[in-house]
Amino acid sequence: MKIDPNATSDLSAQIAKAIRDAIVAGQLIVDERLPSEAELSEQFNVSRATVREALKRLAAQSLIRTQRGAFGGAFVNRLSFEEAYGQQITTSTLLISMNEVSFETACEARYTLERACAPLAVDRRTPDHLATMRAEIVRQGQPGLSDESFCASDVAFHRALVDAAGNPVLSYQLAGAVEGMQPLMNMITFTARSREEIIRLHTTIADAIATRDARIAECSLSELERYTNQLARDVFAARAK
Amino acid sequence: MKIDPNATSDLSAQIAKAIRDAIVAGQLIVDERLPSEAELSEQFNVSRATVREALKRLAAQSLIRTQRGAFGGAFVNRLSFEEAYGQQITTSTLLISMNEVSFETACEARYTLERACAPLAVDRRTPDHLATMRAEIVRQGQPGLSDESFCASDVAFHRALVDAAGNPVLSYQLAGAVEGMQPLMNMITFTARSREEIIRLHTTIADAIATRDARIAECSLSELERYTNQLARDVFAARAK
DNA sequence: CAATTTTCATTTGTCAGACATTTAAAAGTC
DNA sequence: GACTTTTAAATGTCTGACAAATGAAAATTG
Repeated sequence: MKIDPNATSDLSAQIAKAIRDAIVAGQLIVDERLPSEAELSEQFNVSRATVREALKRLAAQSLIRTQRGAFGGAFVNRLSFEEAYGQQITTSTLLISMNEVSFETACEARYTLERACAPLAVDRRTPDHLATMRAEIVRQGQPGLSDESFCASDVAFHRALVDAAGNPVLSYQLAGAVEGMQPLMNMITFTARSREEIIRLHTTIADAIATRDARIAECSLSELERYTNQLARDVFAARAK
Repeated sequence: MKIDPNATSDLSAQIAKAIRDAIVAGQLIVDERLPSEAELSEQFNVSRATVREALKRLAAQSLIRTQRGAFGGAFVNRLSFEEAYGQQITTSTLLISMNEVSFETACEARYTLERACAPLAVDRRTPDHLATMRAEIVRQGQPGLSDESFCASDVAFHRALVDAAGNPVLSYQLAGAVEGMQPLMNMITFTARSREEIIRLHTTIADAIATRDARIAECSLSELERYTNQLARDVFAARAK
């Protein structure tokens, strides 16, 4: 593990890169202990503070975890799906909000990906997935539910749909698309009338997944996309006045 | 911006979280300058070293960038699609390699998502996208091409297909699915015979995108998925002997 | 001898202070 | 007015210190 003597960036960034590359290349394997901070600072010929900054960078990406005490240290972390979800969602959310991605573009990405899950979900859904979907539909019908809670339940419903596809890699990829849209969705005020329509479509989707009818599921998702877009257009038009 | 006095985690992690939350919530907007390290260390009542560790965590996620000199400091970074791609690919690659995701599962996720792009790509592809795809097909036919280069070209081909869908959010989500599989793909030895078949399918796909035939594009992608899986099974079977 | 407690070395977490380096504004010079 | 020099402010890095956690080894106790 060597750092580039010609590099222009910070030492801590270079050291982080060197270690990260070693992890990605498989030279450092899961649960392997890195040298102690003191040893690393000798190896790289920098101070302990600089090594620590590098390690914190890696910790921020969940590439390592640290433990205090004798026989503690920094260990290569097994990146769990859970941790990856979290990072994926944060990144997606910021990407969408900072780059002025239009509601339509984000919505298209989301529903395109969700439709892709439908055929798999129809094949593999378990009673658990169906139960979650039904439960969220019921929640969405509760009177007095705030717009935020309605949106959160919407996310949970779609999350169940995606998980029903039974492919964790797919679930991970979609976490960003679905949850990253939440700030945009939260801008919409859901009237009783529009909630009713969304619940109707959710029910159609859940029924289609239950009866293993991929075509209907995909069509309903498309309809939901159109309807969501319409709601957004209305909101933005009203706001522009 | 306050840190939780009851929290158990490191101070630097808590401070990073506080700032991250402020960014995600929109309290700190793009290009806004954070207080200097000295000011932050006063605000949070910690040493400058601790503040720096927190800032390095945020820098690792591309949430901030720092600049030296008077009127320098830490600024909220506009998370570009480029940066997000990179993180997404690193995370996906590690997620797949560390969690013993089967070739089949990763492959399924990848082709499911790619098929979803096909209808959009058919509508929106530009001559540029088609040209890139054709160029990569030509490259793949070059004799003497190493397996690694063949894989890289394969990724570039599929990347062009995804980009042809004309939705940057979709491109971002798929970057992980396509490129994260590369280590797995690199385990396959591509014989002249199998390259021929892959090139044939790539040509069919490119033709379908050119003639705006989504059905053929999707079917060819499915065929490519089956074929790739078959190749992988053969490799693993041969290795098991 | 077995169980418990204490000690101890190691390692990360945090702090304080110093100096180097970079940078752009401000002041000075021609 | 154009150029150079100075200067103040900020990050980057280093050093040395102490606190806190932690598990192994040693000491103690029943």
